[in-house]
Amino acid sequence: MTNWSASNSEGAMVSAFEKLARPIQKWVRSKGWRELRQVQADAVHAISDSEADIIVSASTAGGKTEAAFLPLISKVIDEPWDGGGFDILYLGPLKALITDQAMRLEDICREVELPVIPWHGDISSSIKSKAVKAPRGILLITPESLEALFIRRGMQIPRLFKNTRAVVIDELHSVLDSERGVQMRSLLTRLEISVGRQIRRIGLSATLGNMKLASTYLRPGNPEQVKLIETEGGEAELLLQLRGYKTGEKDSERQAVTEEIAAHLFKHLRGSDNLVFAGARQSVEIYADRLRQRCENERLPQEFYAHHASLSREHRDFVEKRLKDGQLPTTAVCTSTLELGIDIGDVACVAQIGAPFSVASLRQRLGRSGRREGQPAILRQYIVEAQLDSRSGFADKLRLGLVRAIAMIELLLEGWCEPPNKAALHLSTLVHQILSLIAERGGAKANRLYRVLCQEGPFRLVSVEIFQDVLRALGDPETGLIEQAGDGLLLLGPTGERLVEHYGFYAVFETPEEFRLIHAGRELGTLPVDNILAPGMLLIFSGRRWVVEEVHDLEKVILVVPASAGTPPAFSGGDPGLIHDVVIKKMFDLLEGSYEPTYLDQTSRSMLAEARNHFERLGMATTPVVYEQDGTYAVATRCGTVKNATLALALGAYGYRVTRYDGFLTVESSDSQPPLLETLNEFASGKPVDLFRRSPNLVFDKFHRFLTPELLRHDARSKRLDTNSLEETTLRLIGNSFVQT
DNA sequence: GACCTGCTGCGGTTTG
Repeated sequence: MTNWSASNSEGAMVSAFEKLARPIQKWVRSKGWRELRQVQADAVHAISDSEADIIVSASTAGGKTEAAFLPLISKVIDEPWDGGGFDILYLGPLKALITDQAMRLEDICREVELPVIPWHGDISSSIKSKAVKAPRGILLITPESLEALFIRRGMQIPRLFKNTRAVVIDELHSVLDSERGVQMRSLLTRLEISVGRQIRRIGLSATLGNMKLASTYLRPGNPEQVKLIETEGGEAELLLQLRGYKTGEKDSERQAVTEEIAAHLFKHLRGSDNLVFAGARQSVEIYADRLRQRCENERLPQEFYAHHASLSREHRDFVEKRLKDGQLPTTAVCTSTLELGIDIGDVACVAQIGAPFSVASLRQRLGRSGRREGQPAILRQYIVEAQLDSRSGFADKLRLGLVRAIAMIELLLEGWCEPPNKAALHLSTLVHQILSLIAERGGAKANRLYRVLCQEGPFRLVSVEIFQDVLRALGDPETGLIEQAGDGLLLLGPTGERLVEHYGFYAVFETPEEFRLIHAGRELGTLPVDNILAPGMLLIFSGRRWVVEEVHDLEKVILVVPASAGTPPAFSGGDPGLIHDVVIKKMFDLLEGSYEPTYLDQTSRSMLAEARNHFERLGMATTPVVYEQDGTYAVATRCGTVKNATLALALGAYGYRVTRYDGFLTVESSDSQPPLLETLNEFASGKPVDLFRRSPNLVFDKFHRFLTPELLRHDARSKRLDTNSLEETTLRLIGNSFVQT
């Protein structure tokens, strides 16, 4: 038999294995495991010996699920409680993940007769009503379905969860700072208030950038008490290459470069499983088309497939299955759809086309490769930059795409990644939770709403004044979301009723209306309605070429048949990404330094040299504001997106025309504006600026349309802008000497 | 200057 030694570094006398319930020990043995992994053993001790909140942080396929559930299920078996209710609650961000995890848990629970209940939109209502009638076992649910439980069966929440011992939050890193994460934390607070006690929280996550902040997200009131369990080291060897390409402005020149990159991918990826992250859905379609064409031309079996959110579930399942099976070589050209979530097995290589938006996501993507013992992780980064001529723009000359890609890789190698931003108000989601909380109880007093959501829940930055303004906006007869009864009880108004009753209410994020694309009765996927399509038009979609046959406007359906040519459609633009200050700082280190990464190819190395030359010629290392030509200045702000946008908006309020780049602005001024340096000097002296003077668009999130302009400005200031940074940024730009003039 | 994620109850029909 195996040697099950005590694996706790503190020298626990009892081994982790011995702390597991008998049937669970039997299950572990039946798996043929030689020993528990370090995270698993640590988690067994932590969960068995205390009631502490815990974060288990380990790479994909590191055994986190077992680390949390083996001891939790053991507790349910060894210390049974009477009275019914779900024993363990699991929250997962994806339906596919819930299905996957339910299968793994069912395997563990088979011998112990503990029900495992997956619960999301695709689960039949009969299974759900059965589970509600006799609740026990492990409930695996999405945040949206839990939201629906609160709204539809609010009164039953205490009965369902009175005996729940723990809530396991999977993929914690993916919900840290998002609207969806705030919703989840609000629901967990409401759950605890509903059952009248704290429920232990266990977060599972890939490596997090900042464990302290993650603890604050897991248990806001008491982050110091959160136990952290991390894997040390064990990182696979990393093989890296960055290839640079130059293109002219003509379509033919761009296509030639696309062809070159496709040829390189084809040569190196064919015959194995790989992921190509192409950045945007349109670009996914283009590269999938080029790669498939190569297979056809060489009469080889097809192994390149497109994968993004607009493609049909059926097609996506097919691609995922092919990757997971490992039988036939498969390369998925994808967006972030394949960045996290379900296990698709190990891939040989990860390719990234264009600079990524965050180090965190680059790290997550790379984690898909090199997971097998002794296998290196491989990253192939492709960057396309412009051919320079006399008319070349600022960003082209500084090669900002290339420099950002290098900065991201360097930070990845240093082990850094973006921490979550914790300062936002999240007013859109606050509106959602106010309506949901009123619906849960059929009515609520204002002070209770404030206590539950803002004092005990996640909206702690919302002051009483702002909260009252939000209630007033919702109660405005024009809006009609809520109304006040004689005794001060807040109820849903007619509009509020309708909104909450519709199933589209449960999610806190918005999705645009789309056409369904159909060929021979089968749905290929969906396209945003802003594409203008008419019969006869050619299209590339799902990596293949089509011609439009019929457009049914009312049903939002487009019928297509195969064609021999096509162009990729436009997909709606999303939110611009927020590049972190640290990434920009790294970009400037690269521009000012002479370090040459060994992973650059010849073209990218010469382009980095061009960027450094131009930066030096501009003199921006010492003079952050330089005159370019025709009334245009270049400004090296050295700031990430938020601070850069703040300065851009401030200058815009004074009438300057401003263009934003990573770490830079260009500013056009005419005679009607004061000299730029004078304006910067005013900002630096702390003179208040009305950032919203030119009424920029502030409606970004699902429930923003119910808020007043003033509340929208508060929300924007808390997340997209940093008003306090203006003085500091501009002081750095003009230098101390200038202040005295 | 981008991507991703989610969804109830009820009425109708079919089947055992």
